[in-house]
Amino acid sequence: MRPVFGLSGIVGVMDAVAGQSEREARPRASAQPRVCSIAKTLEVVGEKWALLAIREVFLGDRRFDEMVRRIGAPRDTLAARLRVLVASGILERRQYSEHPARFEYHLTQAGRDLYPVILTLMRWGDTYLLTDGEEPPMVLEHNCGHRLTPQVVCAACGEPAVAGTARPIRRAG
Amino acid sequence: MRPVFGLSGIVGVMDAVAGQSEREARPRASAQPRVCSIAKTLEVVGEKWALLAIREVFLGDRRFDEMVRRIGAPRDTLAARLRVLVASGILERRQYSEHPARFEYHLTQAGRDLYPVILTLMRWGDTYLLTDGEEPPMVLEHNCGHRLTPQVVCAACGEPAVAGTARPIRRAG
DNA sequence: GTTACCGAGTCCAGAATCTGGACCTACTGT
DNA sequence: ACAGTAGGTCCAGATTCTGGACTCGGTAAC
Repeated sequence: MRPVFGLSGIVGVMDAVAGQSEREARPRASAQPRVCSIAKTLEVVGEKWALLAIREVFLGDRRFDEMVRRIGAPRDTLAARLRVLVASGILERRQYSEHPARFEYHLTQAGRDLYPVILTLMRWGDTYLLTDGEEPPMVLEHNCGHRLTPQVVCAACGEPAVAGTARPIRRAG
Repeated sequence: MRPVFGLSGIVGVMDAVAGQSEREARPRASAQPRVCSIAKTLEVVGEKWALLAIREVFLGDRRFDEMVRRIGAPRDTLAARLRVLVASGILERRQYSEHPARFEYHLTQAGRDLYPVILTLMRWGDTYLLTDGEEPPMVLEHNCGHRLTPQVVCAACGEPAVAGTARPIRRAG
């Protein structure tokens, strides 16, 4: 069990300042690894099989054996992932039977909020990973009655947030 | 170099049919691993550091050494990731100097289309991984002038596509 | 009541990956 | 001549993943 929110190796930003010159393997030039929410998120859900476990729960498969089958992950690995996801507050392990003890996994709000991540991954795969005229292996229907084509927009103006339409803001500090 | 689009282990769907009974380690009950674009996508960009490499290119760091520093990945691993990303058509390796030969990495259209994935991961991290009143480590400004809060909507109706607002469509076949 | 099966894991050894250095090859700058 | 930059490669040791086999508790079928 590694510390989930350990974020080891992600160090402070304010460096680049002092020009001290101790020798290191490679004398770091100007930057430390970025502190960034993408990296932090991937530390929690970026391990192999983690997002597929979450996908399964979204699809209603909440039980260990069924997940093993539908994901195709080694059971040992899946067990480890589920432990991390529960520890991170993404899944909740709920007992649905004693004698024998049986459990199922449910999404917490944090878990439910990973839906957009799942959707954007799916959309990209549908766009770039299908051969010739192959149909997407899974199609979702939105509440509005249309087939769901997930799109990322700016919540403020509603326009699509595609590459090139946004820039990092330089901040003081 | 593993075959990127190998998708090994992801087998056909039409099973569940025949009830043959050869003995296997665990006599498969009713399902094979799902064929799914999420899984396929993760096979390409789901390895450790891959999405961070893509993040770097989005942020304008296109060169190997700079990426190593800003990502914090072992150079060996990063080199391997970049090779895969180039082979998958997500990045393009472009020479910007001969004598000495120097290269930089650019996003292809497929790469640019991973922006939504990056944004949703970032948003989730900003929401769930900051301690107390900590400020997000990176803030983006959208073309519209507002701070970008990425939101996933249904392209058809414009309403947010959050958990519970969509269901898989059962398809013939 | 014995055999079969399910569910939810654990245990294990071998295979595959990751990791942090060190090292290499070409230059350029001083 | 020497340091530094750039873009890697090489390597051995540490970590992870992997596919089976196996467990434990219980139910269902013969």
